[in-house]
Amino acid sequence: MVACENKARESPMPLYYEYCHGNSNGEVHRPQPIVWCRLGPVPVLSKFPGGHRSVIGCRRHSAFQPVATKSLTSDRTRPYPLEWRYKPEAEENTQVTWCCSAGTNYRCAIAVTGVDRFWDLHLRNPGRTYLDKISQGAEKDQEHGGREHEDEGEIGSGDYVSSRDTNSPKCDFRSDESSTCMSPVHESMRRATPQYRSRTVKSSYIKTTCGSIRDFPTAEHVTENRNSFAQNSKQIHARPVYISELPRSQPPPNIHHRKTEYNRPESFSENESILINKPTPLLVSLKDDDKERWLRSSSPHNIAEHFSGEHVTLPTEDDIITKKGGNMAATSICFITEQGRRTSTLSPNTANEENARNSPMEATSDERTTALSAIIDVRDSVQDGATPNTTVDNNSSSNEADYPHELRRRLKAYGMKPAVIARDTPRGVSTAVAVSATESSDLQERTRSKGARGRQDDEGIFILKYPEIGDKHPLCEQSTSSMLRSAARNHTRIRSKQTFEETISSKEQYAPNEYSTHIDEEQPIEDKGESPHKSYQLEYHTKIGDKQNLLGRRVLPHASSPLQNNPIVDEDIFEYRRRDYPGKCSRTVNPTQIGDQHSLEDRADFLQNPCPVVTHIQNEDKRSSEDCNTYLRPNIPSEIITEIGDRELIKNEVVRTEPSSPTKNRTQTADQQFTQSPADSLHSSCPLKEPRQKDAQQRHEGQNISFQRSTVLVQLRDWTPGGEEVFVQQMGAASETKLGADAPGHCLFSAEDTALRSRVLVLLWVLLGERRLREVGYPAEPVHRILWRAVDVCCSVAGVKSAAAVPLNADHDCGLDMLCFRDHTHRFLEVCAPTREHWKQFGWVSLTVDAVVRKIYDEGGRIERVMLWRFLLNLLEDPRNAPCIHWVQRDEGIFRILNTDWLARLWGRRHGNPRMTYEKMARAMRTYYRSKVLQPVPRLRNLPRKLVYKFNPAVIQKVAAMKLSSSTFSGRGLNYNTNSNK
DNA sequence: GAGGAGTTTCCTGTTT
DNA sequence: CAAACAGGAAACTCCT
Repeated sequence: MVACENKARESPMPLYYEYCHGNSNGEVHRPQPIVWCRLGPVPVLSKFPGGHRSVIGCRRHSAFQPVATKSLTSDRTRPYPLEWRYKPEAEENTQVTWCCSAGTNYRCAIAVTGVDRFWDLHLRNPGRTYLDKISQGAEKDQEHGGREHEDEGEIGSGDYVSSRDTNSPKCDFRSDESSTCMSPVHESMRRATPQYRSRTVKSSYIKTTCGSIRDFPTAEHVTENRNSFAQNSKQIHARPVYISELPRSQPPPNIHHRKTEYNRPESFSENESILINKPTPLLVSLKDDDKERWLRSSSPHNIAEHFSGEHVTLPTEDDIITKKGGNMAATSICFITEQGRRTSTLSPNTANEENARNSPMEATSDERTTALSAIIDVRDSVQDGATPNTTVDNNSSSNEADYPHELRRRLKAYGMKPAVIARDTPRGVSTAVAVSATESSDLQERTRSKGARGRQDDEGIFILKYPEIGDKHPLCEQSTSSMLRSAARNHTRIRSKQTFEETISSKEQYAPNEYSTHIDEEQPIEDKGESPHKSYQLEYHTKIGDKQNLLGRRVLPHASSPLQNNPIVDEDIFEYRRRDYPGKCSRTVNPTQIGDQHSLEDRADFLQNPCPVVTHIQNEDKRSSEDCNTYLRPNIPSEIITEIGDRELIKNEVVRTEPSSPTKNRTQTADQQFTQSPADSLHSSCPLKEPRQKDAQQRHEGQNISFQRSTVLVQLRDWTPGGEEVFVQQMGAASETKLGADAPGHCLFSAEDTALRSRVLVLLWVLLGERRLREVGYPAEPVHRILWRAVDVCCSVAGVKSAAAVPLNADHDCGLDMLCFRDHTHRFLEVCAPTREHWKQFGWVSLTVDAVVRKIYDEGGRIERVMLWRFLLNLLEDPRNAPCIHWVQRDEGIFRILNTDWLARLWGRRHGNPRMTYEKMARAMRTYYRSKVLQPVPRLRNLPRKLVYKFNPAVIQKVAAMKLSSSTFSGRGLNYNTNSNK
């Protein structure tokens, strides 16, 4: 042991490592002493003030696994460790000793041998020492003006509380000589690895047990009540137990994700259950207050997150439950699954103080309405009209006869009547169905008072109550029944100016077998000879394909396309928006609105599938691609496809024959053989996941060799229909206009930016075609403008919201903002959905959109890395980002984040990291507390506690001063700590 | 290549 | 109940 300790002092990690994995000779020197481990948290008896609630917890790497997390408030006599079970991987001969004693509070220790992960068990036992230190700390606090406990001798994070001098009855772990209640091995490891010490000792137990340190009983209180404590004390000495003697149970599957073990209920019957196997949007309609929350948090509203692939019983109204926890109240739907009763919460993050105070708990009417809508959605989305115990009601009243079959059934089941809501937006009429009981009654009241059947509110929303057959909605001259159908199918979706029938008929010309115009007929889905699940799947895929189809046709002109005569750049759209919606332009494409969720889902799906091809429209795409090739490149031989295929073959061959050669060399070898293909030469280098050093080297080479403006122009010329003559003519026109601003001589853009813009222009040219490109402004407009218009129009046509980093509006201009430019490129590739052939032609097979954009930009120009706090400041300074992040009190540096997903995505794109999440970004932000770049937010009225941060005003002032002096300020090394103020 | 700064990733635990 | 928050630890990236 001494040798081990000496070795440990020489190098911090080997002992720890060898203990786990053995040394380099494969020898494992594992001492096998009785190791006193810490197990925690420790329950505290409820006789302490406040009736403290304790939770048994254990790190999941430990050998032990709690049966359940439970409160011990009312269970004062049970030595809780007896309820612990052991993970299957724990060795059979593991010896366990329980030793529990109760004094002023329970103490528990556990001795384990043969379990190598024992350090994950820890016991925080405050005992007397803690109480003493509390009082000492209080005295010191008074001396130091209430400073936080940070140093040794005070209780604080990272501190360790000894139980040696506790005055409790016999406690076996006192026999350990170590003042820290550790075995010698533990102690040596603790000294050897500082991390180990800090990992082992945490004060979290104290907070867990008592709610807060403040609530912990004072020493005076303990002294006063010592007698009563002593009466309730008892000592428990358990004999050593072997794991093989203890009850073992198979842990539930996915233990990491399910905190609770579920038992299959006896009453559960698969015959009466439904299989949830796809995303299920829970909410039919959202109130304004809920929208933001919903968009910030998609998972709680997605039942598939919880129950994917499981059989669950259909919930009913009785399954809406409200739970109270602490000062929180949450309304949930209880599902009976194969594994037991499980709940899906609908009102996350809602501190319903009123409910929390009042007992018994009941959901508010709004929550109940939301839950009802969610249940309806679940039933509806699983399968239309084919749920168990569902009978088709053929005797419906006449004014309901035209409603979709399932919609009518579920509305009737819950005693609701629908209201058709239409909203006139610049992009067309948005329709939705409201089935909210509250909304209906409220609406009924209003309409009755006005003596009308509908109303138009201040925001232009027109709600038509209880529509009947043949009604025409006043806003769009569309039949209400048709709108009901479309809204019921899509829940809440934006429709274009086309009527629903027109949309369907236009789609049918491309995929006649995949769309049905007869959903309003009173035919159960089963009559079509398809299983309910299959029919849903078809519909579901059709929705995705819908977007792909629409976009594909729009951007890829097709001879028989009805959209051929409908230019994708509809100036009317812009004019209409500017004229009728001044100041509201951004709202129509605000990513925080409903509908963006769908595009986000699509995007996620898109990103997960490197080659964005939807199988069932593959043939259509191929045909269009061929047409596009003919249209775009009449002079380019068709062998290009073969070349690429050969190139891929050769690449693969090289990989097979030269497994040891560096990837870079392989790539270059293959690429160098086929540089004649414009698409290939354009994007031939830079494998996706090379080390950054290699990337940097390639970038360096690329700047010298490949991406001179002349080279790109030659490529563009080669791709220009009509050949060089037409190209020269076009570029001449362009150089006389704003495109000329890209030329190096004008010094507006750097050479790298210029090359990048040209590269993106080529991309646009190939994917849109010349005619479309002209319609979006080529050659008169600068590239960033063309790109923006292309994105905007594609979003508009598809009826999706823009998820671009910068909100699109009529006045938007990327200008010199290369990040904005990059983001639009990203969005363009997402929305315009190039075909598989395009993907092949560019050599992007197996690349995601993120990778493609990175590829384009890394080769063309680099974006300066920026630090997170600077990035946030930049966003804050631009009022266009207000829907995402904005100042609350600029002078104080207080700002608020509104859309975490969006912000994280922005940050991720800024650093080229598509895996960025808000959680990670927030972690990086929290590191700024240490350097005092961010400060704790003062608790103010009307200021939310979450998603509100505060910059150090000194940072803002420094940045402002730097701007005034026009000097550069990278921000590196910034530290506003009082100890190291730079 | 070493080392520092900053960030990312993963984790456990607490608060809202 | 889940999102947000807090922070330890270590890996990673970029830069000097």
